[in-house]
Amino acid sequence: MIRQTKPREIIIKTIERAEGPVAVEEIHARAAGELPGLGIATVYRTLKLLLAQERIAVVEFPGEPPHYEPAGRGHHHHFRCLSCNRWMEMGERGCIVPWLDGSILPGGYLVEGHRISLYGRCPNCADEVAPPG
Amino acid sequence: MIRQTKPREIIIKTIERAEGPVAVEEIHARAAGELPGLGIATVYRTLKLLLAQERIAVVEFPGEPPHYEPAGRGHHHHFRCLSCNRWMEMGERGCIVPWLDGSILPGGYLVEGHRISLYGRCPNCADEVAPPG
DNA sequence: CTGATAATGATACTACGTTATCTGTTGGCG
DNA sequence: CGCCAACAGATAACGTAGTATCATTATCAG
Repeated sequence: MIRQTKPREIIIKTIERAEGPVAVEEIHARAAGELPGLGIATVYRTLKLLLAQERIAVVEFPGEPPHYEPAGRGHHHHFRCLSCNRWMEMGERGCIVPWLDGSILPGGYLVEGHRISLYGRCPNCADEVAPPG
Repeated sequence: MIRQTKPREIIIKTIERAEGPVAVEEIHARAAGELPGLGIATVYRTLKLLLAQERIAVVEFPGEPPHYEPAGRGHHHHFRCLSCNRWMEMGERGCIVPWLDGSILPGGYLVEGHRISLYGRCPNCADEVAPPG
């Protein structure tokens, strides 16, 4: 029987509230802010449980440890702010190339899926450099 | 003084001949085909050297170990064949979104760079399923 | 050809992300 | 409430990619 506990509650809330996919260490740090003493093993155990329940999904980025985001958010891409170093989710509307999957590229490459990662400045950090107006 | 040796010669040729970025184990396996007994440490050492000389570049893919490709090939993207499981280079002409960098996305995200990975069937493997004609 | 030494292969070691183990705690049914 | 399996935190152990070490081999200037 699976119990509802405070650590679990806080860990899943942390992932749901996040601006995008978060790594284990980040989840631990943020959740520990609400529950001091939270152990890293509990974070790993809870992630495993939530994955098995398909409440969260893994997202891998080049050269980085696995990140986690809530499951069921449909097709979307990610944006990494080079100032605050956070991954953010770009909504389904944000897909740059909705026509891509299913097309055949010059040379005969049949595209069945794609992953796009954008790098730049998020609205917050861009404002700091060049304020609007 | 840096010497020219058979292992080094074979390792760099392996990378240059490859159809796309290759991982350490793959480099080792292919090079050992030409030079039996080649040690994995030599592959790591040589990669380090070639990187320092900027003759090769690292390419990271989500959830995979680092891959290596010859340096100086300009802006391009990669295609992973889901049949033969190889990463292939899509030439500069193959960039799906040449206008992307520098643009500002809805919401105020300033794009400074992008990484696109395509997944599907390469011409060879697609032919096996659905021959032309 | 020869010697100095860079490079090699084998392998022990390190670093680090993740998992298993242990002991004390706690949620929730009876 | 009281029990007890599920769960928690602490930490040792693990797997693996990459590095350091070392005795041996090979390159190449003289």
